[in-house]
Amino acid sequence: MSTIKDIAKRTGLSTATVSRVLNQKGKYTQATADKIHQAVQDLDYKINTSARELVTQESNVVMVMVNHSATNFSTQIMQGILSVAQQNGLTIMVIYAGDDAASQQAALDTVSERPVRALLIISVPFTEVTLMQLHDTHIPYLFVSMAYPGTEIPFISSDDYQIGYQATEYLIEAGHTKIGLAGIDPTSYVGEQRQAGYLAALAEHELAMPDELIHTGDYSYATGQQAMTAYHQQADTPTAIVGGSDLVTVGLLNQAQVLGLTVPDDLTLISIDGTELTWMMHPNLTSVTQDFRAMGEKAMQELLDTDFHPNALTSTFIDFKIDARESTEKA
Amino acid sequence: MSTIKDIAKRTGLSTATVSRVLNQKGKYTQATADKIHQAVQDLDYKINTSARELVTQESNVVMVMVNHSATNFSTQIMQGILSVAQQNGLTIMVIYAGDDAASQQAALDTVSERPVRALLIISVPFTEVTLMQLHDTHIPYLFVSMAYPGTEIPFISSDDYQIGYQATEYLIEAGHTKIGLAGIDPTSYVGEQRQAGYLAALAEHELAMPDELIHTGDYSYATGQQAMTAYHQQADTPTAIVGGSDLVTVGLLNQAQVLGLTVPDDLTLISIDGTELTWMMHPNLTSVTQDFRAMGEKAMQELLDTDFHPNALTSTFIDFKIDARESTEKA
DNA sequence: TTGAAAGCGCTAACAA
DNA sequence: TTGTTAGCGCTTTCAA
Repeated sequence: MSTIKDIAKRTGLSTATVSRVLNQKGKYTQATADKIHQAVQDLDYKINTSARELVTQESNVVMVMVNHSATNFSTQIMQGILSVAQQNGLTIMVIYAGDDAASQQAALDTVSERPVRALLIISVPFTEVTLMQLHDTHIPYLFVSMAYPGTEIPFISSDDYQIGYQATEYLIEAGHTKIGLAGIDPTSYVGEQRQAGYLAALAEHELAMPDELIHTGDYSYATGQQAMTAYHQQADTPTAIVGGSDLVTVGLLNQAQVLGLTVPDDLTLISIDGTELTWMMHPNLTSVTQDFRAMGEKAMQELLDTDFHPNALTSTFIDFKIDARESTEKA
Repeated sequence: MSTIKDIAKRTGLSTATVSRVLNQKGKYTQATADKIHQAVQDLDYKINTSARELVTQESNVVMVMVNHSATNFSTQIMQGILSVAQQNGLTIMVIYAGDDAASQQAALDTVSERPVRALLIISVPFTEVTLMQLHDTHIPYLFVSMAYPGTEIPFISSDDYQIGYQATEYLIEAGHTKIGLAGIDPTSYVGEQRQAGYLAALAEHELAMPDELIHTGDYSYATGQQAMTAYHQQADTPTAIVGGSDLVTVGLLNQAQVLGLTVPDDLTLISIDGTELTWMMHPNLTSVTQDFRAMGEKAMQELLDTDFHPNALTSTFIDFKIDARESTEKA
């Protein structure tokens, strides 16, 4: 591996000048620049990032912390992040963490061992303790696809309250009065918000909200199936259900069919997420569609726009839309 | 940020001793170790990775190059990679590349700028030129989920020839004689292999193989739909089709239903991949199921087992299995 | 516009 | 068992 010294030697210049030209800093003539670039070609010179990071104490690395149980939508978020990062010469490092403090701390330690530019956190539910530790690293960070309401912690996410609210509102406007909510985890931020939105919509229309209209879960397919079975067995069966995720809604749909129910004739379904699943199913699933890629892009762009100044970071809700499909069509 | 010097000062020891203890190299007493660990705690010392990498010229970073158009299965491969990496104290960096030489070269340049331990390449079709450049970096590399048959290039992947062969064989054994193959890209390694396996199975049973039994594509849902429409319009319609991916097969299935065909009564379908899609559809799709997570795990494990020695790297086919589901059930 | 030289934090001979 | 010291490749004053 050739170094800056080799370039200096070959061109008869000093390492300082080589460094200046390579970083386009300070003054130099076009002639020297040309000579240096030529030598770089000839020697196939590659910068030693470790050395540069050591002296400058900074890097072009953005770390992304992803939840262990990454789902298909985090892929989309990652794609958004990576495309903007790549366009701006930033390198992405990925590190996994779970819901527990220990794994989050371990991840934070790894992050602290390098001069990372910023940290993007996708769906990792930091606890109060790890949140403090995160703060203490002094690394600019941004939560993606989740948020800490009532705090100053910056995030890029959908407005999950509005998602819950509008999904429910959509069903109410279609004439439903007994509306279920299935598969969300009410202890997670996202679930809590969606549920709050759902309840607000019901309250606004003075609709009854018996406990049994809500069957919580973990956003999984199995959760959807179980919820459907439970709804079917209970006295007061809803005529429409908000599925907490696409997987949940597919679980609801399939289990409904097992139970002999037809969608949308016997049961109306609206899903939250709007991944490709929604239009591959029969019937197609109406969904509150989130723009996950935009979330990733916006997150990176926000870092870039604020030049990685932590205090300048602004929280943003990414727009979602409702895609009407067959699962809510009037019979 | 405290450094090794601060630790030395605080403990009254030298930086060399601190380094030894921290890296568990050389000799030292338990007492000094304790003192040092205490100081590390007190000062919240974090190693400066850049400095270490600069002097050792090596790191614990494994780079993963992923195709731009990452699909859901690369998520599973990544999960496998990350879990093994994390268990062994390795950090993963991700970089995207496409099918073109330019993007691959750019990615390789980025890789060359750090002392990475190894490079894992998921579904990025290197050209002859970029393959040479890859070789010239002298970084240990391993292709995942693809291969270069007839070369020494190491890979971890399914045996796509066998996948094509056995999927077809499965349909032949079920009594089919007119079997289609849809949605694969025959110019890709994976597609070429699957097609070769498919053709071999047909040939072995002396079945006719008119061109119109094969409708190529790009493994996408749309490709499946288009293929189905084409099959339906032609004189010699197959009674069974091998879908080149889960998405293709779902496209085939949905389009078949649009065309008034019932699966499996009018048409038998077998899918390649076996992601969750296969059991969420109605009817469930029989599939040749690949173990993508195992692929990722094995790839990392192989690097570990060979201690990152490029020449010791061995290629492995990961087992796949056939999951019989409704789409191939006898009527 | 260019060069000399110091130093980033760490590791690894070599010496004690 | 521990310390001294040189140096990894780069950037950045300061001086020329």
